[in-house]
Amino acid sequence: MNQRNKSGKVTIVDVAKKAGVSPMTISRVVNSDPKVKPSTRIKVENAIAELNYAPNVAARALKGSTVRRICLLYGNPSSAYLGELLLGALEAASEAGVHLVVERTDPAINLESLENHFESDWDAIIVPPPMSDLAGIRQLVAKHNFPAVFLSSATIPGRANEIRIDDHRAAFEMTNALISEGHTRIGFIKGNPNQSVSERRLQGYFLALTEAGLPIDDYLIRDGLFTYRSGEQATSQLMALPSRPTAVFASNDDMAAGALASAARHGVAVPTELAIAGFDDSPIATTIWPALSTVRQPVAKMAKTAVETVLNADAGQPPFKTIVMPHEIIRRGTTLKTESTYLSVDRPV
Amino acid sequence: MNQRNKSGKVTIVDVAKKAGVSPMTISRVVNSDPKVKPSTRIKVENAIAELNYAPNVAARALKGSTVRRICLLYGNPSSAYLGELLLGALEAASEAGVHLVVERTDPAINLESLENHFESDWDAIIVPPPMSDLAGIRQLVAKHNFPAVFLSSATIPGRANEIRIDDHRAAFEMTNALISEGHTRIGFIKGNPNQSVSERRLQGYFLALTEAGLPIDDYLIRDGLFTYRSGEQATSQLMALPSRPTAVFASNDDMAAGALASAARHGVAVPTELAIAGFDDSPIATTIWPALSTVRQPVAKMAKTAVETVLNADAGQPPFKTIVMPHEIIRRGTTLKTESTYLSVDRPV
DNA sequence: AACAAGAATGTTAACGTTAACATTATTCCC
DNA sequence: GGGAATAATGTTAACGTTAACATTCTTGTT
Repeated sequence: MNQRNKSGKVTIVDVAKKAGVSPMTISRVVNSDPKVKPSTRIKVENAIAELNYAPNVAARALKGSTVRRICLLYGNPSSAYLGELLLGALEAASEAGVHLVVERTDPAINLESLENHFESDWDAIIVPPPMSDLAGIRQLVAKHNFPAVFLSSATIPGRANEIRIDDHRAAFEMTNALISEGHTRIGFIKGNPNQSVSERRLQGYFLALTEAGLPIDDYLIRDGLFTYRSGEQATSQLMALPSRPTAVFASNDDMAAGALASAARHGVAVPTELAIAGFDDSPIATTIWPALSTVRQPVAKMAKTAVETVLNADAGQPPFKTIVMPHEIIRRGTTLKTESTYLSVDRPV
Repeated sequence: MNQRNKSGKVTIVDVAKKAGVSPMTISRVVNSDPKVKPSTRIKVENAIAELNYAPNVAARALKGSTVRRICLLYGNPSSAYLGELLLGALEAASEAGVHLVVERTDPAINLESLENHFESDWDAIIVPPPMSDLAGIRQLVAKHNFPAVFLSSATIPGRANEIRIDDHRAAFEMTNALISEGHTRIGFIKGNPNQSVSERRLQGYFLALTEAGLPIDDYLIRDGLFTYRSGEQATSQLMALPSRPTAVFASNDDMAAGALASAARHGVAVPTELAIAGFDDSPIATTIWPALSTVRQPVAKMAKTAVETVLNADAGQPPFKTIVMPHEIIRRGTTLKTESTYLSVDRPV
């Protein structure tokens, strides 16, 4: 009547019988213990394949019974970031047989309630931006020696586990890409000053300009808050300039989308009269048209790595890890592509 | 050295000792078995509170060993939908001590590979749009009597478990909201014809027009594909009309955002010269400026309900359930608000 | 007061896996 | 070729929970 139980119930014992060995040997093969005779390993692997055996995560988790619940803090249910974040975290959690608990907070966070969870409900915590830049959380974590990983936060080397991309280099590369397409007047829209990545991205822009021997023009650098509206307003100011820039690099995609809207309002054609670049490759980047050239962070992979890191027995103790993951410059419709520059940009110096 | 183990390791046995009863009694209290003497229940509850005991999901799952892995199909990692979907599903899965497995597919789906998973890897499946409108998946599910829930798909009453909102009524109400603000020429941008909600939303628009005694003008109804670009193009056509509409109702938010872009390009002010309404309340609705008036689906709650439904022992057998969840008309900047209409729209007839 | 009937609680065993220890097979060397 | 050393496999018990059955405690009845 219900065939799924029958098939789902293949256990390590079934495989052991089939292969003519003990359950323990199966366990060893599954966990790639080196001291299994090759011939035995093959026998077992065949049996596993034939029966379509998959280890029972619950039983594994029960046996190990160390870390069980990992908390992922999030700020906004409709955040562009959230889907990918959850996807990656979920994959790692599932593989490890650990439960993922998601907890909503906002920057006006109630630290006390978090502290209570530390004591009882969670065994580790993952903190994505913008919360990862909040001093309060970092102190709390340090005070409890609580296993934690911070995503894309300020670099305090060795003070906590961190996973991020090299924002400085990414901004440098994207600016370079614009320069190598012939732009010399490139506007920049800064991010919210309360997030540390904002400064890092700005510095990358500076470096590229300097290396290319281009002037740094204060008029071309505008404040932003990572919001669409702030990007739109900043771009309007740029469009009103006597000699306006031929390209705008916004510190995130929402602002870049705002820049595109502003360009439309001013009757400026994109990308021919104005090139636009963003940062993050969030959903809006591929929703709008033309699609945004942007910097892609491997968000899912970062989340996955975060879970794996935090699962480590002594994630709460020094030495802490800082993991820098590879980013990718993505060139779409808001930027001109020319064959000659294409290669040099994909693999910058 | 590591205080989390200490606190995390409170087991049912510890509680039993503390309360002076057997572990079984604790289990009964935790699972609200009615045959526990009230006085005992209180004793146990106190002990639980004092020790901060929380049941070990792994052990539970291991013991129960019925449904263990629920698959959530998804189409696009950067989908606006995904974050909320995962959030809701995760909550329900966590409560039930069940593992959530997410599997990427696209409409050009490989049905055979799915079928293999049925046999072994999953115990139930949740299918959100756009996959939920694919005939192939429905047949596959039916053939295996596989426990499944389809989200926002075509209504085939009683043929499968369905969870959706009343798209027809929601579109009706949103159109009504526009009408009660004084609009009489309301453009409509249709959704992709391969998704059944497109037709339902169009019909709701028709009904509102008809009930209000307004003419249905073919010129005001334009094809769309649920993409930003198609919304932008459709709106451009509407803007080029000799007597253009004063409002546009797009079948989803991406197209409404495209409509906004088109309005900007044509120098049409929003919302004063043109009101715009969308559907879904996806992230883009609150990213752009002015923010979109739209119809909110309780996506997280729908996903949660889906997990709970599919967990039901005989979810794979008839009778199948169809659950209609409440939607919400959300009025933001792309639509004019006037005190007089506000109330009548929040609670339409 | 004695006892049946039911309510409340306790005992046992099992879910699937693996760490730790125990046993058996193989290899190597003088 | 005998025995030590090492490699390969097996056995046992335990992780925390609960279903099924067993036992004890209440209650109401005659």
